[in-house]
Amino acid sequence: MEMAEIDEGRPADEPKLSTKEKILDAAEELFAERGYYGVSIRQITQHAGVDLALANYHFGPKEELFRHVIARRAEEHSHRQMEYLQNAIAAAGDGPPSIEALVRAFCEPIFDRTMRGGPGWKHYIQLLSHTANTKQSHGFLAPMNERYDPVVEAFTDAFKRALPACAPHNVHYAVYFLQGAIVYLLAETGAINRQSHGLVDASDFDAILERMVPFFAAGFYALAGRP
Amino acid sequence: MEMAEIDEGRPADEPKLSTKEKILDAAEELFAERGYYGVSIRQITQHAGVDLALANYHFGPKEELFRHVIARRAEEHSHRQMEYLQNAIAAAGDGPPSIEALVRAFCEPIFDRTMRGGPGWKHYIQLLSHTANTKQSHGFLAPMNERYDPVVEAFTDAFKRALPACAPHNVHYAVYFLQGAIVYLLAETGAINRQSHGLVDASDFDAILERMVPFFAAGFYALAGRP
DNA sequence: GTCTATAATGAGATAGAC
DNA sequence: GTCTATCTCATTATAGAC
Repeated sequence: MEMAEIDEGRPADEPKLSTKEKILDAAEELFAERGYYGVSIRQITQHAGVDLALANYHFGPKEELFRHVIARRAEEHSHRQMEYLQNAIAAAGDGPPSIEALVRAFCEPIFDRTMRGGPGWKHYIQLLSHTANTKQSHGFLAPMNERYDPVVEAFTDAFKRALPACAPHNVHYAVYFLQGAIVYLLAETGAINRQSHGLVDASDFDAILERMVPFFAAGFYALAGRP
Repeated sequence: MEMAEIDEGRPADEPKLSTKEKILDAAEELFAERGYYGVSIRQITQHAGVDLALANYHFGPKEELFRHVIARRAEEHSHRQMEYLQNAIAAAGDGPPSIEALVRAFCEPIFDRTMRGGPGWKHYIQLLSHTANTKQSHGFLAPMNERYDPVVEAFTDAFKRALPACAPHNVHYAVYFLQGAIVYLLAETGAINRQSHGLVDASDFDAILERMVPFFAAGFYALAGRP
């Protein structure tokens, strides 16, 4: 909840992190890498360099710690996604938005944070990918996934306006495919590096984006001409 | 390893499963749903209706049980994927294969098994999706993911022959996007059901496939015209 | 091959001193 | 806010009776 707290005017380049931040950073990294059940509180506090008991003291039980990890960045992230969407819409003036611009606006804030947001954001995005690909059989994951539904729905609405001739359900299919590709790309498993023998680098999201925009835009156009 | 074993001529419709099969079935289902670390041996044996000690007796430690779950179906599945690929190539005669046929051949054996292969196959495919989206920070996942590299590479080669004007690395990007969508679709998280307010059903892979073929074929064509 | 019983370890959580 | 020590419980794994 309260993140910066007192923070008595120390400069931003000072590496002194509060205990809460150290725990959140470590939890974020390890949850992203091995999943919720693959990490213990002991591993988190050890990786953070703090005492075991402090995790429970500051954040309560493990599920609550997980929720705090998500809550720390969720609002800022979804807010920026909406900004990119508004910019893509505004760039088209009074006309319908450009499909290419919408595809780019959907991917770019995520890719940008992964590549240039620092390690914390990179881990957070990977954690998003991990949970987005997980069935919510355990309830505490549900609010996290549902948090991004409004963003997806706003993009879907914009796609519908950009393709008025396209049947609405086909727009949903197309957005579904786009979401899927993004979720998989963000996992950065490295499979594509092996399969392409180095021709494609899973961590070079700039190069990936330049292929995604024409690729998925063409897909949208192809579905627009179908009943 | 030895799956059918003695199997003294009892009919195929008999529901009597061996203890090993009961354990493998339960492990397959629970691993697919909650991941490797999210499931205990106790839950698996309880779900299978057998004694706790039998899991270790038949399969050794937990990681070995996981490997057996994968090994049971991996060869048959990758073999069928290759068959679909060969059929798509053969259908084109002496000419280059059709992009649409290749996209279909890439998706169809997976979707078919998920929808019509019975619950065991459905769980296995979901487990594949889960591990395909997981970084191999724990070594025992690596052989599982690498097992499907030859299949992906064979499809990629066919796509390259179908699009001789396309730069090879762009074919790899396109296959990467296609893989990603498939992995996400197979997870069946239900997010698309919420987001589309019921217009799209995540479990209806027949309807999904009919949109995927034109969508991704158009993407391939779009990338073919780029340097 | 199966089951009971138990060992050995690691887990999440907390009380209480500082 | 921090750390030591501990409680309680669940986990994997196995020994030994049947």
